[in-house]
Amino acid sequence: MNGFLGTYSVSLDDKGRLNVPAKFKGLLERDSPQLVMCVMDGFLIVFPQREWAANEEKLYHLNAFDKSDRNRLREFYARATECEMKSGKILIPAAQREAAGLKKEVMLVGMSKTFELWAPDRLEKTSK
Amino acid sequence: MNGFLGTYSVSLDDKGRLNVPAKFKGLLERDSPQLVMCVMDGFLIVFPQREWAANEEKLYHLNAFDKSDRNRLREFYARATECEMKSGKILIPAAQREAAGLKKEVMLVGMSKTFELWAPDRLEKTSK
DNA sequence: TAGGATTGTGTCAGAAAGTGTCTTAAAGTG
DNA sequence: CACTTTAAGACACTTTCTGACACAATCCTA
Repeated sequence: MNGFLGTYSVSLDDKGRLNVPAKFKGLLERDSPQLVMCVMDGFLIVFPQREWAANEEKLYHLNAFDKSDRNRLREFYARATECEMKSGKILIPAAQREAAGLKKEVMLVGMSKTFELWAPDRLEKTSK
Repeated sequence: MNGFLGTYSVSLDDKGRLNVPAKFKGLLERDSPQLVMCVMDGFLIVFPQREWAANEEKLYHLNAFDKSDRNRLREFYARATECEMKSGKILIPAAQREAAGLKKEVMLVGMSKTFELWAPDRLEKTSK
């Protein structure tokens, strides 16, 4: 498969889990069900583990004892959370749901190496 | 696992202990429950023992007879304290709680190799 | 140094959050 | 149109978090 492509609408269950669409499921099963979910402004990015690690490497030059470097690191790490596809589902932690304004219906947007999670109304606005 | 990621809100019990979130607990159990906690400006950094040792090495090159080097070392060591995760909890000594302005609610912020402890109001200010 | 106060530690019960699985409905396929 | 796959919802079960309590260790004072 070519990476995550397309837009899907799925609904969260009562505990805030989403059913991964079959097309994405294949990719995650083959590679790894391990994910990192990261809050961006108004939506969530989901990185497969491997992809996250690649991005993280870009931060290695920053000095954890330097105040402004540390602030940048914090911005990056504080917004992230590990999760995993279990039984074909992904639990979106309450804080993340909150940050992205997710209610019942969630839009899943493929972005090749990663995919995004949007509240339908917010996604609509970006395309205008 | 990817290291400490994400932001968690936990509450201190009446003795000033915090319950380590399950995601962090795994990491500390695998590695070691031994920690070093260090006061930075307005918040606390928690180093797993191994990570502390690695950082300490970086300070070896400083000259023990040089006045300003010595001041930097003192600053670093004087504000550190050893502690440990016991029964899944970490006791934050009164002096440290004081220094970071911690009351009931504490924000735990993952920083990959280490994590930070913040009073909620102070953390909010840094992200602005 | 005995007693009392303070601080630190282990454990447990109840509530909340997270997880596995099944049924039914809907959508896709040849 | 018959069959297969996929998504939604429901439910039971498990894990995690909180607050509370009992007890241990330490420190302080008389």
